[in-house]
Amino acid sequence: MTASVATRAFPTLTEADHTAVRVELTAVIVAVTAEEPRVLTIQDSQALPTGPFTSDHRTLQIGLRSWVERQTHHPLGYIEQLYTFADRDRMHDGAGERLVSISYLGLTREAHASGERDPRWQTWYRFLPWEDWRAGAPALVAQAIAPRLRAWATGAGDSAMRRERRNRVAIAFGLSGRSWNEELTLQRYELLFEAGLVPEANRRGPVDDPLPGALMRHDHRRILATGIARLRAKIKYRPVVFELMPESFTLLALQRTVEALAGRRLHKQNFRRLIDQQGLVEDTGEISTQTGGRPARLVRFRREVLLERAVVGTKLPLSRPA
Amino acid sequence: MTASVATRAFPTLTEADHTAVRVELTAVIVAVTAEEPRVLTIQDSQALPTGPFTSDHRTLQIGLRSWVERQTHHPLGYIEQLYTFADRDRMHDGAGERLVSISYLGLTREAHASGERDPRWQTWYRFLPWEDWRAGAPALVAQAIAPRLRAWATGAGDSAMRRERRNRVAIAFGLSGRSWNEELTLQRYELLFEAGLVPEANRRGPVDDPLPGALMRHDHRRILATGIARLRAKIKYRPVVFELMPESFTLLALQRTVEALAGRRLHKQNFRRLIDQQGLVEDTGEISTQTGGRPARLVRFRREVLLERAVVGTKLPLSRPA
DNA sequence: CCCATTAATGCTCCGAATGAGCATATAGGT
DNA sequence: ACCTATATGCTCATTCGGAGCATTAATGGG
Repeated sequence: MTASVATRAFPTLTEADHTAVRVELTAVIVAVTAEEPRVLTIQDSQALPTGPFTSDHRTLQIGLRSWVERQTHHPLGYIEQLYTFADRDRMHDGAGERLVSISYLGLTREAHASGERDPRWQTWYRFLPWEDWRAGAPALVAQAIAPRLRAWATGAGDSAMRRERRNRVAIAFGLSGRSWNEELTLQRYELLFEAGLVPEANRRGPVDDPLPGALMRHDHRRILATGIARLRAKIKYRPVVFELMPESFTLLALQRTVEALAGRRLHKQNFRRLIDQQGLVEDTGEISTQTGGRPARLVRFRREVLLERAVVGTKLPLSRPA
Repeated sequence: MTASVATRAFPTLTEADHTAVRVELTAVIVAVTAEEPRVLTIQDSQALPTGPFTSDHRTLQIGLRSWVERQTHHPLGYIEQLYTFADRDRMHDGAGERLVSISYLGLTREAHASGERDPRWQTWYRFLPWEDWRAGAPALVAQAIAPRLRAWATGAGDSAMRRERRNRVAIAFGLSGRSWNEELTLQRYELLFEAGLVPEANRRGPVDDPLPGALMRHDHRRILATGIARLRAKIKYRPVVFELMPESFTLLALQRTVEALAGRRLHKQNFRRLIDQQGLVEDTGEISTQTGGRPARLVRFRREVLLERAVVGTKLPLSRPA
């Protein structure tokens, strides 16, 4: 062994040779309205809200929270750091300065958005249409994505890589008898990127016949995919859905909200059983007749559970592929 | 509503008002040797390997990987971004410049470390001794931590806060009849920090009678706790343990490695059942007589499973509190 | 050689969690 | 009085995970 890890890999802590880089914050702010998962966008729906890293607050999280709450007058119930991107691909100019982007996921309830930068709430499936399986498998997957990804896999150099690609495609999109896994949103996006099926993949000139799905600038679709994946995983073991609900709601409304996020249907009775067992909600005593059929109880979230437990298992009773 | 989220919260994307900040990388590099989980440290075991962000590689991850591999000649099987810290508390000087630290978790096998910055492998329980429950509940928890945290909880202002603190303490440390949850490493550290039981909590002067546990500079103990928590969660659903194992090994050796990381004992038969069911290993045909009793089969990791599945459930058959 | 010790392995039991689906209850509309 | 749509209660079968008994196969001493 000629050199140690620490000697060269991590030169010197105190040396002042840190390259100056620009740091920005990018937020994936989510609400669910009318059974649709929505995300706050700016610039003609082509970008996620982004700002320079110049918070005067003690922590990033506190700063982001107070920002949003001051502006929307809605408490941002939940904030979580997503990922920090610092790839060279993210550079806008050809200069040596690099851009670091720290992304956050925030949950809130939709409020009217207006202002100079054209803020708008958009259904997130507008950007990633293949992610919505609530009405069954989208035709888009079978008709456009699957054949083109198979072609991409078959076009690989050696047979080992062909096999690997076919495997990744099958897993990510639930092909070859596998079932759809809604949590693989990021893997799916990255696969489409790698296969050159999304325009972002090619910096020079347009991609031929790109897939449906509205574009965003820079790597904001990737950041959105990261946020969706994280949220879809999180709702299964932490009671974060309630941050998206009004004070009181029916169990069906709660289920529809989860379904909107997960992009798939749930088994109603089992969903209720789970919510009951966990003691996540309590009766308000009121009843809603807005549902069309038998009136539903209105319930509210029992905030106490946040104290009572460590990791609450709000596991989803997902239906088997219909 | 007077202003939108986007208008003020995220001023202008193209404005050149990004504050210049320093960005550094901090690595939690883990190996398991002689049934002990070890972490690579520098500076007399008082810091994690840290370097400026000046990679000439395309991505942070690729850069970190090639760094470590070039130096150790061991493949870093697994690398994952942990968290980005940018709190004002992290500033070293009083100036306006802020420090952003992007932390990574890396898994490898231990190699000899030597060099100027005094690299050493250290048992991670040296820094967080209350995290090792392999020999049952550490006396430290019952004798020092529990009473002092209870006192801290009781000393809170109003009764609501007292109740909340008591709850957090009970959950994090498995008190009041609750069971120990090894994944809450970060919450435990943060609780001790908040209660002022670790010296890092107080920047002015020493804390009275700090808990046992070696210190690290800056917030490196927090970063280590973040890494441990992430790893303890990850081994349950992804086959990452194998990155820490030699080519061939016995099932008991594998179990001891998992136990070292999780800080608790597992049920042997159920552990084997799980590994079998998942098809994670295959026989090498060889046998080890080094174990003292009946000779054990030597097995190797079936790398194919990484391709075969999306999220492999390497769930741990954890024993109930003995 | 017999026996105690130490592991490796094979199996069984049980209870909790989960996926599915039947049956009944209660509204509004025709 | 039906029909439709939703709410809600319950049962059933399967799977999974926690525990523990029993057996097998090596080593080291008497």
